[in-house]
Amino acid sequence: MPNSESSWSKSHPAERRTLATKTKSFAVENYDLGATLSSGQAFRWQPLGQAWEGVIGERWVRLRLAKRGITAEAPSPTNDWAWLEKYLDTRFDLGQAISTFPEDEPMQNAVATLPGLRLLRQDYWECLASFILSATKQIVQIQQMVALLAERYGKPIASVGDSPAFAFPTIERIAACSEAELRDCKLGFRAPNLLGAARDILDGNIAWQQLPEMTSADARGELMKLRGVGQKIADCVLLFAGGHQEVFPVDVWIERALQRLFFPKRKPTAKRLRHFADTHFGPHAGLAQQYLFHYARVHLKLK
DNA sequence: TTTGTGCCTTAGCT
DNA sequence: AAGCTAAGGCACA
Repeated sequence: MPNSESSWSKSHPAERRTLATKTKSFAVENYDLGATLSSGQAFRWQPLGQAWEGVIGERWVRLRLAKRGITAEAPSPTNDWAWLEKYLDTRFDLGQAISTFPEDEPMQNAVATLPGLRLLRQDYWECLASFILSATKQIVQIQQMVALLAERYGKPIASVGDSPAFAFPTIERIAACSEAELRDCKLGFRAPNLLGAARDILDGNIAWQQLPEMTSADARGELMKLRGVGQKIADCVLLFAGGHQEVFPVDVWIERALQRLFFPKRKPTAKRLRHFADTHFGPHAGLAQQYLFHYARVHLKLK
């Protein structure tokens, strides 16, 4: 039940019977909030004590792990929490998904290492933009670029605490930027790629609006029309924004991890590895990829 | 057709 | 202090 900070909304008849609250609890088991929010899927989360603060769309929110789930705190009372439930995907049946993983040793070890790791369901544009920026950058550097973009070109939004919050800049706002302005946000050679993506989308050069209804293969093809977007970035968007569970992004780390874990003797070609990734991990291959990625970073001395 | 190489920027680490 | 490297992509050989 909602807590003591709740109040009745009287503004609209439709909301009259709904309790508007600043905090909300989601009942969910086996959700490693910290691992999920800091895993490199999303780049807008900051740990603050036991809590995590971030921005989803045009809403600031503070999250923390509770006894039987996750507690969220908003800047002002609201009765609409569907956006957060969708983003965290709290209704996702993690156990069922994990049960579809292959039973080989590397996969089972990876799951055992970080059992509550999950996939977020992000906004297409922010996800696409973030991964265009991710090229040869570490997570902290991506976070820095995203934060700069938001501060300078994002809409100010209400938050709790001393510092203001900013939404991720819209496609229109980024498209209106100059390349120099974007380079000034430390984007480097990624600046023209981000700018080009925004302008191509606005110009209708890809089927942007239809993306959510398209098959993985078709949506991937559309995204890869954008300069600076290859299969890896396209697959990240399909998985993290589109919810295409079977998509398995292959980057340099995963490539090394697959080689070490599954082909320790010989060195398969990139194409062979790609085929293995596409056929071995089943309907939730994207989730499997996340487990393997983190397992590899923690337990393998890669390089 | 497939695979390898240099280049694109920047910042933090060594 | 200069060199190296980083959840990539692309043109070109």
